[in-house]
Amino acid sequence: MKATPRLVEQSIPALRRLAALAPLDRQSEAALSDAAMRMRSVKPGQELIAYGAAVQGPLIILNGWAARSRILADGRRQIMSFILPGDLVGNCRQHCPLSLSSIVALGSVTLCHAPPATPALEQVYAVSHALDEAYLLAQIIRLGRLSAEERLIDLMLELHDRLSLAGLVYEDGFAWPLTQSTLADVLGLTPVHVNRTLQQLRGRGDVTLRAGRLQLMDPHQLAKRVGHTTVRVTGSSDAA
Amino acid sequence: MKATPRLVEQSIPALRRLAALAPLDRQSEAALSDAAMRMRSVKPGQELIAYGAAVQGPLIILNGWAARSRILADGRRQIMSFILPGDLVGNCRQHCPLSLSSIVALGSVTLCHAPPATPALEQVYAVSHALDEAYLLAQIIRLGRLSAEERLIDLMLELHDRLSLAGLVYEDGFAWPLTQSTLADVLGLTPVHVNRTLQQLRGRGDVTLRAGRLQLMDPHQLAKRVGHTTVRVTGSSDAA
DNA sequence: CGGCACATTGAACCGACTCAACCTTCGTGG
DNA sequence: CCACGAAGGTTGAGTCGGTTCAATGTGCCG
Repeated sequence: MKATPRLVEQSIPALRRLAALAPLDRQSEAALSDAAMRMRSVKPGQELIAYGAAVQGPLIILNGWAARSRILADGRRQIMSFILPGDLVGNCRQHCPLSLSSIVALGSVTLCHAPPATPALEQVYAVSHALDEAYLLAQIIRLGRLSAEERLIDLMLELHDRLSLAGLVYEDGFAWPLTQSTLADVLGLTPVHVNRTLQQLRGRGDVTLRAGRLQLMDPHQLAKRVGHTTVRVTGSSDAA
Repeated sequence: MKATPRLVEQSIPALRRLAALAPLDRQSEAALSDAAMRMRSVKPGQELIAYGAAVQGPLIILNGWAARSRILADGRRQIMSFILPGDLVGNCRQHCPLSLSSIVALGSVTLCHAPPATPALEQVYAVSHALDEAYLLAQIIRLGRLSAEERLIDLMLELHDRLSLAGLVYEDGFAWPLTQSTLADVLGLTPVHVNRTLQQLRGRGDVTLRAGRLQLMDPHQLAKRVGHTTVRVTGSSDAA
């Protein structure tokens, strides 16, 4: 897939993901690791971007998870998508003046400004953006047509796939910093029902969830069960 | 809003919408009406773009409605969004090789290729794309956190707002080519329940639905009831 | 040790679904 | 001009997935 893996890409998950989206020349790579040097930290629960706020420029998440969400007048909350290491936020085609949703850190998050686009980075940003859109579509399917159990499995599989890009999956298991209540807000369910659904999956041996780590027992079989299709990034982007 | 409305924009709803997204110079306008000349027709139910098909280039819908949808293995269908006159399809930042969803004509649809981007058109395409994304987010909220009645009202208001841009709304009423079953597929409900919900709205005098035309009795009051916020396009794009 | 955030459990309830029938409209062909 | 069929709309009764409310448990951190 990549002819000459370099040190930075190996060691920093976020950069590893970006490098996986499109081949990077040395210059772009340098720009990225340079940007990563000037990183900023954000505490759990803090907003990276407020709803309706002006968007500065694209940011790269280096570490930690964030959620893109909107809160209704009566307090109901819906998370549209998760933002993982190596993901970009505020990655609009042109100056997208106002944020359509608030981005909140789910744990400690470190991030940096995305360096100005070189031709290679332009490609990376475009692919990343295309993937974002694919994930939004997948989210719509989940909420519109899947049952609670299917939603949960499908989401787990998506996270598995996405974290793989950054090299954050080991033996089909990965960090799981999600609260059941957070999970409820993505899946359009109540925390109570997420709890029960989760128990079913564990009870049936589909997954193991312990010590902040999720382990999928048989991703391939689960994918078949819920009709999940992995979003491809080969050459460029593609469908879920 | 627009200093010098010209004939084409006045007469063709699709062009009217595009002109409303960003100011058009004479050259871009000419390119658009020229492209509109070479239009193509598509019959009801036919696919404009098949799922997974290669995307040629951006298209402009001149007339009629289409739906961007995905069908699951077991036949369940979810419509992610409607595509209305003046909307673009396949409007990716770069070559987005494969379609993430199939686009199917809901009635007779006429469309044309989007002309190569002039600076002004570049702006139009970008704003249109930003709006598309805003509508996807709105759709996620609907499916994730709104009740059946709220979903229906919110969708009606969105369509009202979007069709307004093209000048297709008259006295808060507009064409309504949607089948209850189609409606069910957008809203993540069953046709039966859409029927009952629709009856509630009519019975309560919130809307009138007759002869393929929907009339909102008090959009402002309805918007307040479901917490609907109109997506703004002032200057550029913005949030719902 | 106390408190807080998160997870778990039970029981009652309800919004939306299922299944199945029937009705209306409309276009088409005999 | 009517008979027919197809597509969409309407209705009722029973069921179920997911919610609600409220209590209890558990682990962690100061």
